[in-house]
Amino acid sequence: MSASEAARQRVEALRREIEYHNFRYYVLDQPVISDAEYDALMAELQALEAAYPELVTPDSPTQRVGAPPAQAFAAVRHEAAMLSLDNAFTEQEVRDFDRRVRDRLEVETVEYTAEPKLDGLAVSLLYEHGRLALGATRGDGFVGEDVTANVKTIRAIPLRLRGSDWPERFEVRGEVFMPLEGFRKLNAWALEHGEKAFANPRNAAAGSLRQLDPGVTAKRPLEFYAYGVGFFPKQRLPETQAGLLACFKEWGLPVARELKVVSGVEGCLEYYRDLLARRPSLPFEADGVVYKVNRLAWQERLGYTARAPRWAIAHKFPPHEVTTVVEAVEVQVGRTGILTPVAKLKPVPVGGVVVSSATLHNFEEVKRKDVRVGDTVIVRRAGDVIPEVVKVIPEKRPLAARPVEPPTRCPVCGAEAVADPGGALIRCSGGLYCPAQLKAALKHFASRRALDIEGLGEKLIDQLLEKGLVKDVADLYSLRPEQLAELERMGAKSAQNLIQALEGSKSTTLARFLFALGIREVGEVTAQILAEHFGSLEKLMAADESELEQVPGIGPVVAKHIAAFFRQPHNLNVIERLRRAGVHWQTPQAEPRPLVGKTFVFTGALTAMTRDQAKARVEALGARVSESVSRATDYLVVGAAPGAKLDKARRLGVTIIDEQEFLTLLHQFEAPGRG
DNA sequence: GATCCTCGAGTTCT
DNA sequence: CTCGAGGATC
Repeated sequence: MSASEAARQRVEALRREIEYHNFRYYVLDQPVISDAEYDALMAELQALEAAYPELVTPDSPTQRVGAPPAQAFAAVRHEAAMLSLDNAFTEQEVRDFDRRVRDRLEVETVEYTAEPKLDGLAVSLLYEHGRLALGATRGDGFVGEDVTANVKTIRAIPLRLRGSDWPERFEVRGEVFMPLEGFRKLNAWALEHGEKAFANPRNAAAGSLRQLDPGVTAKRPLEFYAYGVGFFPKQRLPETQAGLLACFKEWGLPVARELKVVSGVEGCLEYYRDLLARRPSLPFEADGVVYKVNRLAWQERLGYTARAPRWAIAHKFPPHEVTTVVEAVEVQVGRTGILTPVAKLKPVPVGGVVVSSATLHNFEEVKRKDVRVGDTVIVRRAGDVIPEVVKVIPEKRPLAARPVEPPTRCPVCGAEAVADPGGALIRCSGGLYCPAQLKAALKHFASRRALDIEGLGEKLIDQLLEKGLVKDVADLYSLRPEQLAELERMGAKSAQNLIQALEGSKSTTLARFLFALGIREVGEVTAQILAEHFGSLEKLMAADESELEQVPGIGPVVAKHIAAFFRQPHNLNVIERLRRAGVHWQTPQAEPRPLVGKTFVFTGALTAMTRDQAKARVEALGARVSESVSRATDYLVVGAAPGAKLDKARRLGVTIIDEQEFLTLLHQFEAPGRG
């Protein structure tokens, strides 16, 4: 046997092995080797092909990234039109669909396949003699674009099929999509490299597949699943849709893992509810469920309307992104006087809750997005929680829509509104004379992270201010039960509880007290630093600007705000009265602080305690807790379902510990001297 | 002077 | 979560 014959055999064996592992990974979801081992196989194949170029074939796994960039994609006419599906938005619409199917077929119950509808890009793949010959986008359903070079880079798509019982020529229809993990990583990478992030996985998948340079597509975490056929020799079709998909799997084409055969419309709806409940934990973005009549002969009898098959329907999930109308733009006044524009929206359900307002952050942002009253806008819940105006739909702008002008006066107290040095923010200059600022200051003072006065909420603060019972934070401690009894929804018991909570709040820490005062630019972290550095309120109050600037983390701006705060007679008066009312704290005593200088970051959910508790415990040992991972981070503590911080930590080589190791570490340092 | 980290502040709905 | 900007660092 010649050397090149041995090489030829080895090359073929390597290709089969790589294809087998793709099959295990993408089709069976049961990989049997590590990524590193897979990479080693690829490396060996590449080396051999480099040494024996005559052995390279177009369907070798090394040839996934091929052809130089074209100028544009060629048009491809689909042999069978790629129709879209009809949509159902309610259970009733699904029942109607089932009724139409049963009426036409004249049967009692129909079996359906049910599978998630992923938010990606529909493609058609033509296989000839078991080899991928053409990949095309859906386009308008009749003519798409030739994206063969790009789909070849997707490892989930086999370049040659397994086995041999496939038709000589047939067309697979399926969806190219980007799993959420890959999407997040791609966006994190884009942001780090100063590039624009994709708005959602769908856009990312579409943008990646439509790259002129397949080399770019190859780097994108795209996947694929098959859900149907275009051209297919009729005599070779199995009896059912599920049977067809089973064949696909055998041939090495991935199908949806969640695919299920269900009985009747009730089976469909049960499947839908189950998947909807699991939606937040799915590894991909699903926009609904697709039901198809399982029996292919019945599909044929049902046929097509002009637009869509009669034997399938897409049952949509409530959308995360939705359009609505801006009815007004209100201006809110924050604790520090910052004027924040808030869009009042025509109430609309977004991802399960009804949203009626969304922050616009600041007036620069309003200008940038050009949001006007009367505009139709796209709204989504950022991080699936906080509503956000994504953008205006300019085509739907009514002629009467008027631009939003930044206010020149505070809408609450009428004081002059002045631009912050940075320019983006506008502030009310009324200070604590502005009722809105005073109210926010009281709320802040009572908040959990400040003096933690339980039961003193917004409604109560409103009443206290209205009745003139409270004019500043110190007045809170002069409240008497009989005064409280006059208020609405305030019985003897509630009044007693509030007095109790006020009493309890008097025992605090210097850091909390400083934070509660609401000094500009002094948040929780800075308050902690000041408390540690100065040790007592007296020393801090005696410090001048230059002394303050010596403290790490305090610069000229913050120093100025602190010094100015303690020069205000009003503030000195409030502090004096608070202390006389009995607000006090322990002088922090020197405890063993074994973790001084260490920085911790948490990601994911902990089980044994909340993140706040974990934070308090490591801080008690002298460590610092930060929100984001950087080179300065010493430990990343990883809980369940970690976020992007984990990737960053890996990249930076930060020590990563799990919850168990974290607990061990705590015990190790906490145990001695404390029992 | 530019760049990278952090921090502060404000935010929705149940 | 998001934006803006203060502080540290080179």
